[in-house]
Order: sequence, then structure tokens, then C-alpha cells
Amino acid sequence: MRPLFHPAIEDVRPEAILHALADPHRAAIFATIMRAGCVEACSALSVVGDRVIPKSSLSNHFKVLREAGLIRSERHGVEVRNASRWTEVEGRFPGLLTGIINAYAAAAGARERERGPADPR
Amino acid sequence: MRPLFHPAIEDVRPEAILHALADPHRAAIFATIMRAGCVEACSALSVVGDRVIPKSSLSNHFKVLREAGLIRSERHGVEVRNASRWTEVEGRFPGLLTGIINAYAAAAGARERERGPADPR
DNA sequence: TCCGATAGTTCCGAAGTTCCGAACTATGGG
DNA sequence: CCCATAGTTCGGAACTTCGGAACTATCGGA
Repeated sequence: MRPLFHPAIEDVRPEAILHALADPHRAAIFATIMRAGCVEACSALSVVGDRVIPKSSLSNHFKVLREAGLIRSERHGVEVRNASRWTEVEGRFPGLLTGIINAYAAAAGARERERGPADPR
Repeated sequence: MRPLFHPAIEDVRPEAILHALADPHRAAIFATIMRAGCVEACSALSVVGDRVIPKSSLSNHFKVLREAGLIRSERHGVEVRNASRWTEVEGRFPGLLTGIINAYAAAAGARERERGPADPR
């Protein structure tokens, strides 16, 4: 299998990043990769929120994130490990990812607050 | 014609904003509305970059921006005036719009620099 | 070496979205 | 009342996304 394609940081385009993160599933996946010490196998993420994502869709989500320049994926034996390219992207587009991740967090917080603070999600 | 629909600021979802601004045309339109003292008629924007956008597409772009909560449009006689909802959105999702607009500006700057600094675009 | 299990990728059809020309609607002026 | 202007809606072609089934790569064990 050929090595997975990753754009150089100077070829990363804002519209690709916004498009990648405009999907809440992908945004959740990306947030998880970041939080999880920056390495995460694909299969560990097959449940996002309360929804099971089929393998083929997941694979595609990772491809979109990868080609947008947001993550770096490499094969380790039978599994693929994903690291976020946060610092690179932050260096090129300061404040972009922070703003996006915070926005999703704020929206999730607001949703939780209005449907009862005991919601375990 | 019924009044144009605008979401309340607390109903604005980050994915809608990202989706709206993931299109470089729409991002350019939004950036222009902001720079232009926050009011701009639709037709003033029929040329974005070096590309002429058909009326129907433009109308649709405005609708997407409006329903994402990014602009407020109101009829003034025969024309529609558009104001950016920057401060509202900034209050709800701090840093989001700034990060996005800066990212596009950075990308445009880089493109210009590499194809010759005399590029008038 | 061969086999089975595991982890992902590719393929492809159905469903959904976007684009844009043409027809339509609303408003103001003469 | 009619025309011009500014936008919206309609509809079909082109593109994108989703997800099941089939495929591929790698590891561990016999």
C-alpha cells in the first residue's frame, strides 16, 4: 500500500480545513485526536457521540482530514496511527483551529445546559 | 415577499458557519461586507476576485450566509442590504471569525508572494 | 509456509447537494 | 399602467457524500 498522501504545510488551504471541520463527526474525531495525546488509531473512533460510523465512512473522514492537512497518518503494523498537525497549522493560520474547536465546545456546552446539566455526553 | 429568515444568535451552529465560509466565494463576499462598513447591496458583489458570479448563485450564497447567522439582510425598496452580524457571532464564538478571515488573508498573501509581488489582485 | 483474524481501503450505486440559465416576483419611477 | 431594476425560485445537469460488500495488507500461530 502506497504511503498516505499529506500536503506540505504551505499547500494547506483554509477552505479545505473549513470544509473538513464543517462536518461535526470529523470535528469530533479531530478534537479527540488532539485531546488523546495526539495519537489515535482509526478504529478507536468508530463511535462519535452516540452514533456508530461505518468503517468505510470513517476511512473517508480520515482521508478528508489528512488531505486537508489536519492530521498525519502512518501505518504501524496492522493499524494506522493519527497525529494532529495542530502546531504546524497553528503556525500557518494562527487562531484558526482554536477558534473552531472552541466554537464547537461552546455550542455543545450550550446544548447540554439547556437540556439539563446531568446529561452524561 | 415574506421577511427573510434569520436564526437567533443562540441557534447559530458552528458547522453552519464553517460550511458557509468553506466556499472561497462566500468567504470573499462576507469579508467584503465586513470591510465595507457592514452594509452592501447584493449586486455590488457580482464580481468576486476575477470571476463573475451569476445572479442565481449569488442569491443562493447570500441565503447560505444569512441562514448560517453570518449576515442580516433587509429589503430597502428594490434592493437588499446586507450587514454582517460580526459582533453577535464574535460574542457567541470568540475568535472564530477572526481566525477564519485571517486564514484566508494569510493564504491569499502567500499566493501573491509566490507568483510575484506585483500581482494586483 | 499457510491460515485466520484484524484494521483499513476501494468500489460503486443510491441519495443528497450545488451550480446556473430561464422564468418569475416585488418595488419604484415616469 | 408599464417598464426597469434587483432578487428569488425552478429545474435539470454535474458533482459529492454515504455506506454495504468486496478487497488488501499485516501480524501471530500452527
